[in-house]
Amino acid sequence: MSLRYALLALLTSQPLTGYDVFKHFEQSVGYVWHAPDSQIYPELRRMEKDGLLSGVEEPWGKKGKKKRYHITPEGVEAFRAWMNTTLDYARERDPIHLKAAYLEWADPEAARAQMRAHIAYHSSRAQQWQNMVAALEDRSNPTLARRLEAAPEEDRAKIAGYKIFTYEGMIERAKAEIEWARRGLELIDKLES
Amino acid sequence: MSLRYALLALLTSQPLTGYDVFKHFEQSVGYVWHAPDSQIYPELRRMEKDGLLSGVEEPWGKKGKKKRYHITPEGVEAFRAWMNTTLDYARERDPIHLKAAYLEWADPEAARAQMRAHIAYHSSRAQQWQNMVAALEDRSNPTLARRLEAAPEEDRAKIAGYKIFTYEGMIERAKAEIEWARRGLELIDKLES
DNA sequence: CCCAACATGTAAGGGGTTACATGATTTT
DNA sequence: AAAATCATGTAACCCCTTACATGTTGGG
Repeated sequence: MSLRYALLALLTSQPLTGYDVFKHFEQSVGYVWHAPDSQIYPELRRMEKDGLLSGVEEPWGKKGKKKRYHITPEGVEAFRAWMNTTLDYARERDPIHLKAAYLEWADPEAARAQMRAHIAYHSSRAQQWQNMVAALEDRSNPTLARRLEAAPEEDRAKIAGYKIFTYEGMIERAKAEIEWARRGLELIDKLES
Repeated sequence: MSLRYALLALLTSQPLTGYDVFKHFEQSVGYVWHAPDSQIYPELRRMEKDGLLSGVEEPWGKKGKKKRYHITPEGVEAFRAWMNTTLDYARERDPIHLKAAYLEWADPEAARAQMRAHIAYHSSRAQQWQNMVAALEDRSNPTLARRLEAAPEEDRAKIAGYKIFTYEGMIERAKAEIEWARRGLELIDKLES
């Protein structure tokens, strides 16, 4: 159900067409909650039906048209209510740790390849988040800039601060994963003669 | 699709009835891949149909009966093949970080409650894993003990070593989450006057 | 004129959650 | 006799993935 709230979060800063939602999503909230366009379009329609968004049709060129979604007061309220509710936690479901627990079944080279892939994946993610933090810190991130413009002065430190805090957390998590996989490589060397 | 491999992993150590699978699952592989009984029973039947398991009916009391599932050579092969395949990574989908990024929308007390819940959840998880590591290290974990008995001497260090490695990774991840949430609490104090 | 970007979908299937459902057996 | 445990399911629903599908517009 979080997709809905991810979309509301995005639309609190400005009204967007479905396509714009998808594009902006990928560059902002999609870093913490991925969704493909095939999921976004129908969800926007459902949210309109549920009164959280109102869609306004606009002409696009001669024949085309597009629909711009505005968040409604009910949408804002639903988002705020979600933000004030403590999440409950999904039980563990983690394929890499499942695999790691039974690594004696893999060929040593396959085991090493898995650990290297883990390092590569999390390094790349960490790099992206690092770039995001830099863009948030120097206010060059366009979504943030637009949000800050519209916000009263006293809220600006919060808006930027919480986002930086979020991505820093993800960077540290990625670093922990990298460190773990490095130890995994050492362990494989030690155990597989 | 990982549930199937989690079940194969469990059944490589011994044949089990559906109910036993569920109980053992909760105490071992379920720590990294949770599944409810309503998912396990049908999956076992599908795996039997697919030739990965063979089920043997046994009487249980006067009228009752139960089915004990044995892993087949095809099941072993399927598990080994999965272990030798590099996983591909699911895109980020993380409700707590989604929420953290927009924490300016929450009431300060709700924001603090969320961070405290995060700390409580991960502390409890870390504690469980810590117990698991201890039970693996002193070989008092029954599932491990049974597995070690059946395994040739030269494999025993691997079997225990990889499991300890796995849970240690999860403990460190939990500690990183706790540390992050602590910083979150400080940030809330700083930003919400 | 072509191509990239803009715009919006449908449809099938997989995996998982939650709730409901039933009955036998063993233990207290 | 009651309660806990053993035993095994079904059914509805939700969310997400993957693949397919179609047409428009603006820029080079």
